[in-house]
Amino acid sequence: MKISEASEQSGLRVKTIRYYSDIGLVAPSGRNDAGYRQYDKTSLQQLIFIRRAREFGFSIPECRDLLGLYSDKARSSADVKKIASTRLEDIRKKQDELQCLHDELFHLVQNCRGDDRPDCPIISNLAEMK
Amino acid sequence: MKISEASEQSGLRVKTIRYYSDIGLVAPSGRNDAGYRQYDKTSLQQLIFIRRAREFGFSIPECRDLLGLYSDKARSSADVKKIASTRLEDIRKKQDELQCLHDELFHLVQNCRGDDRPDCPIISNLAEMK
DNA sequence: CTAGTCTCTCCATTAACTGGAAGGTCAAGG
DNA sequence: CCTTGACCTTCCAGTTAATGGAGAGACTAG
Repeated sequence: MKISEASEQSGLRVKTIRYYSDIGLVAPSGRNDAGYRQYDKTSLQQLIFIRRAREFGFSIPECRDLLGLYSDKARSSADVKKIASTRLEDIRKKQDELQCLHDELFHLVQNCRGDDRPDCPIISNLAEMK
Repeated sequence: MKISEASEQSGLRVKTIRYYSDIGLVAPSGRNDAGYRQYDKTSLQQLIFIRRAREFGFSIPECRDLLGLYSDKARSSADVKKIASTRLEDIRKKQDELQCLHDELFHLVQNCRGDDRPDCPIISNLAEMK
């Protein structure tokens, strides 16, 4: 199939697929006479795999690793679990940070009258040294 | 004060302060004879303000807006509240996404034996079309 | 006077694409 | 046969918010 169909099937944009091809992440299965990229079942699977992994927040280098593991029939599940667990930790940390942020900002918004007067705890707070 | 002291006082790196100066976000109060950037109390306050706002996840354009509101003695607290509320909504959305991600990935990690065998639900799941 | 630490500007690089220009290819319609 | 439009190609530039480094000027201590 051509790139536009691979795009539809994978849920990735044409530009993105070309980009992945450029950086050597997912190579097309071949090229036709006109030089058009061709994608077969395997390369399409890889594209889908990458899209999903990216949605999970795995970086491109991590995706590269995972794709290697994905293709490697001899790898242990422990190898994969290790990468995924690290990513899970990242998510938990990010969640905590976001929660702090949310609480603090929510507090500020709550305490701001939001009227015509200039007094505003949000501004005052941001200006504080912390 | 010179840029390195402004850096210490504000918690921003020297490079970052120069960058803010370049993009016209926070201009130094002046330059000395040697062309060194000088920061006074007001410009330092602005740097601190920006650092805090950035930590809250406000983008540079948003920081620019907020800084305008910060300096504008005539602005209403409603203007500020509006920007902050939008940001709060962004945070909530991000939290939800992160929660979904966490649950899904946690489930996968839980179900992976993490042993020497190649069978791995994480890999299988990533390879699935969704 | 010199060594070391600032500081300056300018340029390149980062992540992961995205947009656009200029040009080649292909199928359908007139 | 020709044209129109939808694809496809490569290459170059831009995005965000800095960061790193080169090369050169300024300042301070010994």
